Amino acid sequence: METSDLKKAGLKITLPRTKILGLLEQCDPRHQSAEDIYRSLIDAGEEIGLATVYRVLTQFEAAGLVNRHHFEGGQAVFELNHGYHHDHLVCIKCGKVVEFVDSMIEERQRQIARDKGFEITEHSLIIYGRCSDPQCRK
Amino acid sequence: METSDLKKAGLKITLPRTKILGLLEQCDPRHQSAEDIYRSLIDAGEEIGLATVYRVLTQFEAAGLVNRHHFEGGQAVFELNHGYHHDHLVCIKCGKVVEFVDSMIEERQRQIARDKGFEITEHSLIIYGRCSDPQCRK
DNA sequence: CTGTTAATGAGATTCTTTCGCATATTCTGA
DNA sequence: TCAGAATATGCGAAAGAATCTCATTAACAG
Repeated sequence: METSDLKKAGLKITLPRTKILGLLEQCDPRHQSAEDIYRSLIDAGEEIGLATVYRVLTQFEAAGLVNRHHFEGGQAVFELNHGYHHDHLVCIKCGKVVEFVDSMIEERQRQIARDKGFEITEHSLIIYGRCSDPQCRK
Repeated sequence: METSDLKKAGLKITLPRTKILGLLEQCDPRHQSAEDIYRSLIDAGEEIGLATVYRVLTQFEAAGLVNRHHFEGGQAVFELNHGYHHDHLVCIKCGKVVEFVDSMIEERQRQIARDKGFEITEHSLIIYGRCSDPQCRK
């Protein structure tokens, strides 16, 4: 992901946008809430407003640079768009997120939409459960 | 769905609970928000508080009488639990909701969770699109 | 460099949902 | 049937997430 992608999206290359993009790239937790990003930047001594973080993320989403997901837990999370569509497995204990793609599920979805007379625009498949960590299994 | 189900759930049979259950049963729009339910009851001349509607729906959910879904659009929607699990197709234009079940998708999900070491607790699959209504297609 | 245009930060605001508490209702068992 | 204990209710306040307003600041084209 480059700052040139911002230009392509018709967005000026500003400090807040660069910083947020940078944070999203060093994807340790690949899925972060606006609040998470805001906190990270504040803790790193940056001067930024929460409203700006929300604004920028929304613009990034509109530009297709970022995806927004509503997992359980109130806040939306954002992840850098790395090109290919995928769904999510979310651990209800530790919050770990695993991405997956399954062409059979994708195909069945198209089939179902066709059967019901729907023209798909998007979909959201989230599987919740406990991950393999022993801490999450009791 | 019977008031006796309330008893089984350890809930007293009160007027608000009966009214809300009644509204959920005459499922014209099977999926209603707490606000929708509140409005319907107020418009019908009932005396009820919005907080009560939320409280009751949350209790119904805990008792397994009702399912809560977070479709796009801010408010959660609730539907009477009619026994079998299903997923949803939602029209982004008119809001129409169609339920579906697909055993192949269900099976693939179990398989994926197994592969990734997850123990599924639940899942949410929502397909968004335009329904067959001409109004929704332009 | 400088002017125009777009972006930012701070706080106020909206919207959904939950909480706290005084009052009212249900239900148990006498 | 009725009184008392236990629960539920309604109201307003409050919390939490996201958006809006607007005066100030920063970006970039020329």
